[in-house]
Amino acid sequence: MTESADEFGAERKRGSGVRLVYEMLRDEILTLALPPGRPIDEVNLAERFGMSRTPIREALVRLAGEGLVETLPNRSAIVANIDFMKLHTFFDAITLMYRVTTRLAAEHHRAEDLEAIRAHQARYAQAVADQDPLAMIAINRDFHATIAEAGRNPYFTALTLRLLDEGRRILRLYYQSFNDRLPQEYSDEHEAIIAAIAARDVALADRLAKEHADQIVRQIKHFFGRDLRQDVPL
Amino acid sequence: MTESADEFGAERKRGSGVRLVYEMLRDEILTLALPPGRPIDEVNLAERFGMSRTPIREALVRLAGEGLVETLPNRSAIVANIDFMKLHTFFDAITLMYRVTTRLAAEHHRAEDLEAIRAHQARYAQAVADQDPLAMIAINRDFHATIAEAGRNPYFTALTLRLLDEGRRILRLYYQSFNDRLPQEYSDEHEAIIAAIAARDVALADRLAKEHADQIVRQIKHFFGRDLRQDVPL
DNA sequence: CTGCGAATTCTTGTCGACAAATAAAATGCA
DNA sequence: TGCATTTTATTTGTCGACAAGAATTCGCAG
Repeated sequence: MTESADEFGAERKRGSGVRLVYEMLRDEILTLALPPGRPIDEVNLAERFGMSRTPIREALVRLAGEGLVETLPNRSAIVANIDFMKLHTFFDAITLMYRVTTRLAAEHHRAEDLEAIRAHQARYAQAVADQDPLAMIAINRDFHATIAEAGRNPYFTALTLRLLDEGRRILRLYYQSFNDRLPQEYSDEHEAIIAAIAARDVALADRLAKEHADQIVRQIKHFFGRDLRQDVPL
Repeated sequence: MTESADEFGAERKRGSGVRLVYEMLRDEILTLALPPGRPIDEVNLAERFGMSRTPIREALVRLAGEGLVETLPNRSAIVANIDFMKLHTFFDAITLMYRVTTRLAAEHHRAEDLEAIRAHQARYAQAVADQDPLAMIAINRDFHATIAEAGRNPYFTALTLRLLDEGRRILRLYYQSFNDRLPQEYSDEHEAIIAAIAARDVALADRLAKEHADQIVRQIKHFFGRDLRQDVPL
């Protein structure tokens, strides 16, 4: 093991430790750097981040609240598993939230929201051109997250963000297998959605969002439908 | 102040402390025993529950994750405020979730789900007969929570539960003013919803759920619309 | 060699204490 | 008396340590 006890600066500001651990763990979970089911050792993390177990523990509690880690009493916490049996509930939920948030964005967006959305789409198109699946996954999440926030309903936004994060893990599995397919289609659909929002065409935004979601769900279903028969994932 | 340092049994099982504090604080927040904006002192709670600050802190972090308390860095945590300016987003969200979860319940419920739902409704009718608003609020929450669980989509269930909890606080304000009005109507609507679920009539379940939500929203809007002009709530 | 039980190791849950940051009080000055 | 500044006090964030519970290892008998 490498001697990396002091991976981060010696002195941090008071209160910044938890956020650091939280964000880093969260990112490692969502990128599958920490695979589902992997045990999370507190003292291990404490040494790695050069701090006590207390802030690590707080970060884990927050992650558990978002469903990204599962805690068993008196036993090690583990990275939340992806329940493939309940994947259809995820598809239902994200389809509905895509529709609702895009509708609301068409209704309530302001000029600066559109700017932010277009900026994400530009980065997305670039990632497609670069054939960079990891960047596409992350930017796709930001794209829809910004649309959700433009809808200005914190309850819908919160659920959408949670679903988008969960989706990052699922998409990641998808692209690990089909890492050559590059969905130019998605980029075009994004452009159409932006146009509908800008035109404040609620009905069109709804329809495009549903088609966009259906498109993604169809591809993932096709992928898993083929693979699940061969070997059962963890 | 009463000498109640040992409010609970001397020895508790390892790991049960956080749940105790979490559930008790949560209940006090939702019943407005702890009013919105009230500061939450950690050492105070530690003395009251006869334990260290560590488990209290963990409970507070969990409650903050659910949006029931707000934490400011290096400052006391406070009971989450009710943002009356954004009440319409709450109405939109709960209306949609009522519809979605009731639809799904009509599709996916099992025999035991209906039993549980009917049991809640019986208790609700009893609370109406007893003119017990507090019981009505709590049972109404359980009624819709059970329907949501019968829909078997954990994402929708989670958001619905969060909205129902937030709704408890809002309804509580409502009944504190109109504590004589007893909504027999709601009880009838509940019966109709149960019938639609039992008949697996998805379209009817959707329509009834929407009407039920609209009914509640209309009454609360009427209540707040009148009062907000007179005195601005905290 | 194998299955069962006891001892050990390892990890978590909780505690008390200390330091940083903020709030409150006291002091000085105009 | 009013305001700015210093001092005190209160409250949170973090730490190291200890004990309870679970996992593992070890020993022993069959």
